[in-house]
Amino acid sequence: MKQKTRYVILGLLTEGDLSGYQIQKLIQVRFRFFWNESYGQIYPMLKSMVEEGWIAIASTEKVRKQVKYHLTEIGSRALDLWLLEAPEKESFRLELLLKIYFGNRADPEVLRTYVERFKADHLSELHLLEHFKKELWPIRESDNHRQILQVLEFGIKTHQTYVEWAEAYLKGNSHDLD
Amino acid sequence: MKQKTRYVILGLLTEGDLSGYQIQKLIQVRFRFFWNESYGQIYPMLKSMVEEGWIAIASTEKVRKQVKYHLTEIGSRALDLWLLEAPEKESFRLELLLKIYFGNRADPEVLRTYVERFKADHLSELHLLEHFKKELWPIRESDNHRQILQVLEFGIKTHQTYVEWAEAYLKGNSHDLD
DNA sequence: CATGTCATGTAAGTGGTTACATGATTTT
DNA sequence: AAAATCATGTAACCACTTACATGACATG
Repeated sequence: MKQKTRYVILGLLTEGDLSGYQIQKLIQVRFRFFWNESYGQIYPMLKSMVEEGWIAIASTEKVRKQVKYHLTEIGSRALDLWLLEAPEKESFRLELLLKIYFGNRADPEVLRTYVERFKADHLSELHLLEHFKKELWPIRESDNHRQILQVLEFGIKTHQTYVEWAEAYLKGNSHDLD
Repeated sequence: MKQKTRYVILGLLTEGDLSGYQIQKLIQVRFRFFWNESYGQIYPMLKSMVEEGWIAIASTEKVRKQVKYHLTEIGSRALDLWLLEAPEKESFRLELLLKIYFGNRADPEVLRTYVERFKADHLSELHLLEHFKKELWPIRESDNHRQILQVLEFGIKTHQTYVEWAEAYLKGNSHDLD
């Protein structure tokens, strides 16, 4: 709630000027396991943020008619204020768990395929994050290196947990144990 | 997306007739760590589900003017069909991680309090789930006992992971190590 | 007799996705 | 020449929360 999209944009712009397209792509790679935004959210938001003076158009390149934005003083202060507000309690929805909960009505084989899919997805996510972690070492002089590492660590640990849970599920519900 | 609220309601009604109020309360306790619904969502949904014949009014008690609903054949089949559809990829948003990521702008002490809060919240959730698990043993003859246990196990494991991550964060960012 | 919980519902607003529309540039 | 990607944006819709309104019953 409360337009957090604004603050993601502000946060990313602290590192340099970016276009709407670049912002979306950055969120997709860096925050992939705990955040997402769509173009239909970003472009109108950029527009209203300009109107409110939080950001300003930095340049409009003729080549690809790309519009880059940069952070203003007002935006910078807004970001700092937001960082001082306690984060809201997360609420997420896991359809898989719902299906398992009501799964006594369903074919156990079908449920197994869902869990297998879940495992595969999170395993590949895990590999990706581990790859990011390795890539991060050379740039450990960057000022937010520690924070990025901690966020990555969160993702790695949770994905590991998901994979382990899925493996335990598949083991406990296998045919062999009938 | 795609009106999953419907299916949560259907799933709960398989165990017996329930009122909107009871449905909301049940979701709040049973699915607390992976699902939530508000009254503003449930009551209008119940209404439209009656119109479509998925559920029907079972009884209207005079005492507390409570309206109970029960599952129809159509609703039952709709639930079974939904269970055959692969669950959508979950997308959740963790404001805390965003704040840590951009946290080099903020006071480290403030971030610590967020993580401490996060740890405390998930520790108490963990205790609650462990309590539920203990309570579950006596009713292990129920037909969906295995599934409930697996869902609970998911919650326990993820909360443990959250708590461990928070502890590692707090250790790694403590004053003593300066 | 006040507070809390039970109980139902609506209205307004926010947040977010999806589909569509357009067109340039780059790669195969 | 076609396909992929870069790039921006809008409109329609869907999902969801919050605040409000109402009132019965139960407990201290």
